Amino acid sequence: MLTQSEENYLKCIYHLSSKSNGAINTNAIADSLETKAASVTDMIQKLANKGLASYVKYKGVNLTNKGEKEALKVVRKHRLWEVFLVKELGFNWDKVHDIAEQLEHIKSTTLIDKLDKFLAYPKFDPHGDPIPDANGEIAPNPTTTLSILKPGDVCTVICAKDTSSDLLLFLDRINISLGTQLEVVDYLEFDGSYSVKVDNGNPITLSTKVAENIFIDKL
Amino acid sequence: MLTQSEENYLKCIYHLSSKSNGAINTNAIADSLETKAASVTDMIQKLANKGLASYVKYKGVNLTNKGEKEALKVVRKHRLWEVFLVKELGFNWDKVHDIAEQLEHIKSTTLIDKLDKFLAYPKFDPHGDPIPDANGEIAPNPTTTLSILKPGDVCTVICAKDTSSDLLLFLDRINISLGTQLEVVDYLEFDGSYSVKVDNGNPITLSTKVAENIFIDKL
DNA sequence: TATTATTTTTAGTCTTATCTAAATTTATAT
DNA sequence: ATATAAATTTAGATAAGACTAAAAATAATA
Repeated sequence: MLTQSEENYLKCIYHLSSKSNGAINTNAIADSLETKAASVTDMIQKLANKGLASYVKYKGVNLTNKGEKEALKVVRKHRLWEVFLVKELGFNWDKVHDIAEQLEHIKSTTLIDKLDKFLAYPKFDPHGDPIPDANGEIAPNPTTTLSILKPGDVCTVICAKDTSSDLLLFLDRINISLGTQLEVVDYLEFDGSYSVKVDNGNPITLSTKVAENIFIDKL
Repeated sequence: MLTQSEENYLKCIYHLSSKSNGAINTNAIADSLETKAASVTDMIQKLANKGLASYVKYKGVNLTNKGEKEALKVVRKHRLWEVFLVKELGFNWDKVHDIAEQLEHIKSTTLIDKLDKFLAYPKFDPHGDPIPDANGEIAPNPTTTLSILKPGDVCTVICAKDTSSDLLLFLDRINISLGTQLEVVDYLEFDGSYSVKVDNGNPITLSTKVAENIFIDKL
């Protein structure tokens, strides 16, 4: 059984690994977890002893298959809880991270699988990051944006392209969030703007730039 | 900010206090938490120093108002999560305790208040124990049982009188659980049995004894 | 290449929450 | 009332996870 701290380190190394290639160095982990390099050294040695990481002194650390599997379980839990918090409890996209950081450590495979089912097996979290399934499989990143749709097309929103932008705030204001259904009513050649019904409400206008930054699932 | 361990001690002392009067002794807490008396002494001294408990050496411990307030917050969280697990995720009554033991320590007042709202402010958990509201107020224990109803009366199920019995298993089998709607169709003088529609389905028969052990809210 | 700067690791300390064993207090029984 | 039993507390130890300061290894630079 992994401790909360071990899980946090595994998740951190997993995230850093997916951003760069090669071994992850001590300081990067320390920065990311807001801890000190000495603490990191201690922990990665522990993880290596447990067969969760491969570690070469002074060279850095990588997850083993076993370690990556555990990291993915934590990521899965984190993102499913985020979906729950946003879609079911009505939290905003930008307010759920800290709570999900806690919920991701609840121990119960049954719980998380039932939660997954309850949420109808979402593929992406409210920030647009993919949710590993029960086997650790991750859906490919979404590629389809609102801007490819034609009048009459209907879709659901997966996420925004740029997670940390004003766009999220704008979308919040016009009530567009994860899972929102959109219908393209009209496309105006003149300025490239889209007329879109949000959840079958009155049509609103979205610019090309906005449309190009909303990932969608075409229905 | 309380640690997980402090919260567990507070909750334990709260529960023991509600079962007996006078100060709670060290061994009772140790038994309940499956720890050793020496550990309990350490912790209750710590709680006393924080103003959460009043403690007299060799005499036992009681919660202060402040301590009871904190304990009630934990109890509230525990029981709300139990409702969520049973009503929303489809867990059985008897399988939720261990998971709720973990969830009760998630730190976020907003979260728990949103969860409360999401669950439509339940007054009792799946075991029939009352859920403190956001101010720590507890509803009085239910007193009305199914056996006082007349044909035509409709009610919802609050809980079973005897929590740790075969009755729960029986009720599970006939799909009666927290919040289930019942309608009394007929009462048979001959053997005191009730004919009852469960969620507007086909009528089934319940004995007097069963009817006397189901707490209900009359509608 | 030699020297300095940076990174990483080691060694030793601290805190929290445990534990065991011993000492002390309270309760029980002759 | 006094000896014995039971309960409780103290003292000291341990483990996890963090820290600081110092040592060692690697990287960068003159």
